[in-house]
Amino acid sequence: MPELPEVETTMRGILPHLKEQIILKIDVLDERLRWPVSEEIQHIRNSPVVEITRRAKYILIEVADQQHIMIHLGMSGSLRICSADEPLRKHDHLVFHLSTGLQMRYHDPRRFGSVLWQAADIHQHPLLIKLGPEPLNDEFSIDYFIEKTKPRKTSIKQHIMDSHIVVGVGNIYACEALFMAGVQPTRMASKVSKPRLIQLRNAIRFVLNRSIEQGGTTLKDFLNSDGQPGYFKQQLAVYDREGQACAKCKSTVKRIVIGQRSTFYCPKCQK
DNA sequence: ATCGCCTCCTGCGCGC
DNA sequence: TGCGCGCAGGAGGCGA
Repeated sequence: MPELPEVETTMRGILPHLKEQIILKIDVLDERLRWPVSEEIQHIRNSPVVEITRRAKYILIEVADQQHIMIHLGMSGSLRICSADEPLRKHDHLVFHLSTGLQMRYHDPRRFGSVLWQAADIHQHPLLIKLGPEPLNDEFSIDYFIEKTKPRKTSIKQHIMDSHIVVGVGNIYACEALFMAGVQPTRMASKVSKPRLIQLRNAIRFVLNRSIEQGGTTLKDFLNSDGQPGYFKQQLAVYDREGQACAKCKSTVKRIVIGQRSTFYCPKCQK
């Protein structure tokens, strides 16, 4: 389940294989992703890759003439660099043929992800234009976070997972950041005290940074672009630890549902 | 404007 | 051992 650190890790993994190389051709083996893969994607055939960046959980591949490919990994997507003679796997939906002779394969069993083509002005794309700041940028400042949180009546957990407020905080990292900041996930956003909000904003950055440093989590089947797992899972303090002892106070980690999502927290440490 | 619910899809783990 | 069921989850979209 790619969250922001997995997407960042994937982006860094494919970067050296793609940058300044030419995408010779693209095989679309199954166009049925979240949005159907458009024929327009063939516009980038024989184009050199200029740059690869990330916005929220979208990987943005810029090719010649400011064209872009936007890739979202959804729930179960991954990108893998491999040699051309490696057999295709079930759920390999797109194959990008590179001028190095290697291939980049988009694999996504649940097909919640997307591969989109955009001519220019990538940041004007409807999927990107309304997004809040990147959590690791200065724009996600303490003052910004406090201002945005003040009027919100939703739970603090749903608030920090709202991409209009800040992007890239998925279910796992929301749980972990709330635990680290000592904030109960069900608490109404507007009622979280200023010092707690400051701690929470810093905790979001801390857990994301730490996970990126370690190459993403390895829940379920995440593998980075070299096929190696990440090493974050052993550091999860509350996520998927229902019934286990809290690492801080030894009381029992609870599981509840907020907005259809499993939510794990320590009732004693998080108020 | 804001909030909360529904939806897409497949693999996995559970109970029997 | 096999079957069937329910759950998991990112995030857009929509109705209230």
